[in-house]
Amino acid sequence: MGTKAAIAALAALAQESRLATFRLLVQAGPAGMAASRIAEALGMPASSLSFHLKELTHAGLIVPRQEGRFIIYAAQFETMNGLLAFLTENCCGGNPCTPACGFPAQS
Amino acid sequence: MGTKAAIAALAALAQESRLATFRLLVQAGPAGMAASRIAEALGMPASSLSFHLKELTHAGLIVPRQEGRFIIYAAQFETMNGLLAFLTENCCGGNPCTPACGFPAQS
DNA sequence: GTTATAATTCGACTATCATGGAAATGACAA
DNA sequence: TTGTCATTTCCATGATAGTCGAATTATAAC
Repeated sequence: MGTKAAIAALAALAQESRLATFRLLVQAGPAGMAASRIAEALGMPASSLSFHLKELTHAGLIVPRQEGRFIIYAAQFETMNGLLAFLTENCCGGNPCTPACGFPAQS
Repeated sequence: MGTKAAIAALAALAQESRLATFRLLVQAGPAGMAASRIAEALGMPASSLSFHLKELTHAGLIVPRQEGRFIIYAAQFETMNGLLAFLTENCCGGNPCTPACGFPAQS
């Protein structure tokens, strides 16, 4: 993951409605949820949700698939893992970390 | 970490200058860097950097300490780890994940 | 076709953020 | 206390983001 993609992902998550949406989809797992069910669960207008779903999709954090006349959104776990790796990259200049750091070892 | 804190941290990181600053400090490790050195390394005006340092500090991602007439900023690794944990919380509703998820087990 | 429902786009509005020069504050040395 | 350098605050500006009702497009059932 590059800087641009990381910023897109972070910006997508840095918003109350979108973070709630994403976390809902993380909990839903690969099965995902239809847009209407997400709107219902979070109590937000369809148009607002649609706006946020687009942002999350554009950032690669979720993926839509058509199923009948529903569109099901599911979390894209690879992107999330890429982001986590990016944020902890090159911790402490590559030197052995003090316990204060404690990031997991890099791949 | 709660939702509010997570959003503050994500918003702080979702900006080119701040992300660059934070990553620089992650690489610098606990030793940290003076504001002037960061400004020099990233080639940005002191006033702009100061604005961004305040945001990162307010989000708890970095911590300042005075050293002579310098102010040294260092990454706050616990906050970062808290954020990572928050984002992967309750993955797949707590059920055993498919390989597609692959988040580390929760503490 | 016609109708009902799912979802997105449009439009207008408000609010917040990023930028950087100039001035103010803080810390130390002489 | 005077001067210098590090850092922050203040201010004006332009740009971007979030909200939600109304209109539009898409999909499927009848």
